[in-house]
Amino acid sequence: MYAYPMARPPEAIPRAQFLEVQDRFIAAWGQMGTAWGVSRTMAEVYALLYITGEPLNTDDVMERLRISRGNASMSLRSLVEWGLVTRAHKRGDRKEYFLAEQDPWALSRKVMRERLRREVLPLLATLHELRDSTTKDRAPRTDAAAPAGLRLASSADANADAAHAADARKPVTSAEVRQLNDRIDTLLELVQTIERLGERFVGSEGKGLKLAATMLSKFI
Amino acid sequence: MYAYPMARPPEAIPRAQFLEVQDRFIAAWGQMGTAWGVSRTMAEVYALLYITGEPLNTDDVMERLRISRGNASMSLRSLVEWGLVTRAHKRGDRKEYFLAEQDPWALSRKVMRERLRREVLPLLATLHELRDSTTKDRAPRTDAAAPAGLRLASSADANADAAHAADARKPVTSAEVRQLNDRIDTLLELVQTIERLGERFVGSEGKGLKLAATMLSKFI
DNA sequence: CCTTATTTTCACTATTTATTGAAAATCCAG
DNA sequence: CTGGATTTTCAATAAATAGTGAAAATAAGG
Repeated sequence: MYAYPMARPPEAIPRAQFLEVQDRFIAAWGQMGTAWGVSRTMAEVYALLYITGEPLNTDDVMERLRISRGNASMSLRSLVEWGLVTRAHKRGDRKEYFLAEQDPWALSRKVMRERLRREVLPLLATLHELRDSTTKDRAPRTDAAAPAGLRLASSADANADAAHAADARKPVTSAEVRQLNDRIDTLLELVQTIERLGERFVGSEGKGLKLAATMLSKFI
Repeated sequence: MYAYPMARPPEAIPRAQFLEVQDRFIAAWGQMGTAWGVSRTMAEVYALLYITGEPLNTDDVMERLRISRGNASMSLRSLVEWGLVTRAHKRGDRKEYFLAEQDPWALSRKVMRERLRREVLPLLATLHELRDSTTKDRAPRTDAAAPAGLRLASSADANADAAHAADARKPVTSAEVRQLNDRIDTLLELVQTIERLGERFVGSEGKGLKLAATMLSKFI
């Protein structure tokens, strides 16, 4: 398979040490769970299934991770929903077994897909809605592309007191409305770009991220 | 600045409506806070400063967001630490004012930088350590590149009972150790790629993400 | 069917994380 | 210095989140 280029080849080690390495791996991966938007336990269950490489059943997971049946059941279900783990069966055994996605790029794509769906799309919807809400007829929903350049904060230091006192009650001017919309547009465009990038990555069946990394290393 | 292509131009609106749009924007951005690894409140404070565009002081933030002084102080400090907000002063005013980074690409880069530092680098360190821990002399820290292809779970269905019962106590074989290391290497490579990509983006002073999106749209 | 193995659900509890508010520290003008 | 304005800290508390375990539901074998 893969031979370590300069280190001594691996040798038989005590089982306790083997399990301890697995445990530390599981803990490390679990810590990163929040980074991909799942609970620590869910990440740990994934890590266990991944590092084991074999299908495990609920009891295996409970026992190894010292978590309750309910927790194990919930975590496994979520992982299946995310597409990070698949169900498997063994004949002559009524239990359900679970197997982790082993390809890291497939893993990335699945995580990306869920996060886009759960976090980015709702945000985009809200921003679009807000963007339109100060313009009474339907505004162009189709990629209103504002120039995304950095807009300096127009040193408002001087007129501060004046502004603060004066415009407390009277209606906001159309200039202020425009500025609000511009700011929303600016972030909208950012989120849209992220979304498009993500979709593309999710849609690519190959090693999209890896390719991206390679390419970027040449151009940026 | 930016004229809406087909919608009616913005007009003066009641202040209440204006503030409500701001509030909804703040709420939406706050919800997404966890996605960039900060607390909801921290994200809301940023959103307020961003959408306002003017420097605000702690009392302004407290009042508008209805949060305590302590919370406002902490959130602002964190935002300054992340580089997402800068301190400002007005002459004749002893209070400190805060101004949000307005360029969305600079924003992205700063968020990326912090997340790399806080989440990815520690994980990389741990994975490296684990990777080496079953090989007694120092193993090649330099980009041990395992073939990242998906490794099928070698249908372990058959020998399940045997394995489970048999190897309970005896030492693990070197083949098992190698497999463990391979799995760790595989994820290590994934995380390394992400890290390199992130670093590149952070380092690019220009609109790195935007460029990336454009390029990827051509190649993937 | 009925029995038993297995999984799921969910009210409750534990744990973690966020927020408050008041005291302490700091800062600055006079 | 001193006194008031401002900011920071942090122990206490609140809120949110995660985890448990036993009961209910489901599935499979006889």
